Amino acid sequence: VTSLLDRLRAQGWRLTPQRRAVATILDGEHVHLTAEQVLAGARRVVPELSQATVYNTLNELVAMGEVNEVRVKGTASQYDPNVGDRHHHLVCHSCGMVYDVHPVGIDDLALARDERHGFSLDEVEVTFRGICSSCAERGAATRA
Amino acid sequence: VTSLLDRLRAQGWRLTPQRRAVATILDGEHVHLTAEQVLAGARRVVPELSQATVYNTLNELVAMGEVNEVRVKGTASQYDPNVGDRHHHLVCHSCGMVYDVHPVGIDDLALARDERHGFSLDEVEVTFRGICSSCAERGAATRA
DNA sequence: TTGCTTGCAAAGCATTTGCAAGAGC
DNA sequence: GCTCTTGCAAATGCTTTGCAAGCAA
Repeated sequence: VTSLLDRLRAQGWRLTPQRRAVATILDGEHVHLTAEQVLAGARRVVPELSQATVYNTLNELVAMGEVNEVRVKGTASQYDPNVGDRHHHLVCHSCGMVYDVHPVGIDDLALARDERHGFSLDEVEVTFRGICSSCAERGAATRA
Repeated sequence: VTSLLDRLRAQGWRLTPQRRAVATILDGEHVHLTAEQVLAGARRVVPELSQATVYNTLNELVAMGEVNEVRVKGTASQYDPNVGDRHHHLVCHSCGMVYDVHPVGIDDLALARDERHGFSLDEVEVTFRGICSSCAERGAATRA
């Protein structure tokens, strides 16, 4: 159960106050934050932090496989540091809220040889969609 | 095996030359087109067609459930008219190419009650990711 | 007729980029 | 010291929107 910062250090990631602030914000459990939220949070520690740096940093973390980027139609990307615990997502298509889930039967999910189109596969991602209870209560027929 | 146009007519969808052109372009099999490609194609029939109309029309078709919107990071949305045949996607994360696939074991995929977070579910979407053979050949380590 | 559709151009938004100044190691 | 990182602001690219004119039913 090493912290995100430890793992980054171990990879020889160049550490700066800005990067530390971003990594610290993300290193919670089951958090999904937008770049904007990360910026706001990290600025509490490093006020001069720029959004460009936040985007750069987030993209690096994603490329390193330390953070997942969750894209939901009509909203900004959400960043999800809960890697390691292989999980999938449940998305409300009214408000865009995302939960982490662990579907049953996922280990038996596969692609027949003749459907692989010559790909070398490396990831399967499952997304459940529906309406969350809050949106359902306020009679959400809203699509956007 | 009704055509897309027939289904739209059946729903009392107001038909215009622009909409007909868009629907016709999409009504192939296993096609995935970007808004730009739809615009280009439909303009061969209706040259004065505007991109705003294409977006409006595509969004309507998506809302009606006649077309799927496939969002791939770093690229424009792709529109997929192959609804009816419940399928899922295989995406090359180097070039963004999307194939339709029918995973094995998908019918047994489920979310335990305690992971539903009070949602009323209505969709499961599976996305396989990997590198396609063309990208692999030209030594694609490229992420973008 | 009558309200839905269209085209145009401008706006919107999230994200990226160029470049010079500023740190980490 | 050398290179990577940052901030700023402008640019980018996709998508949406406001509004007046046009058209389907």
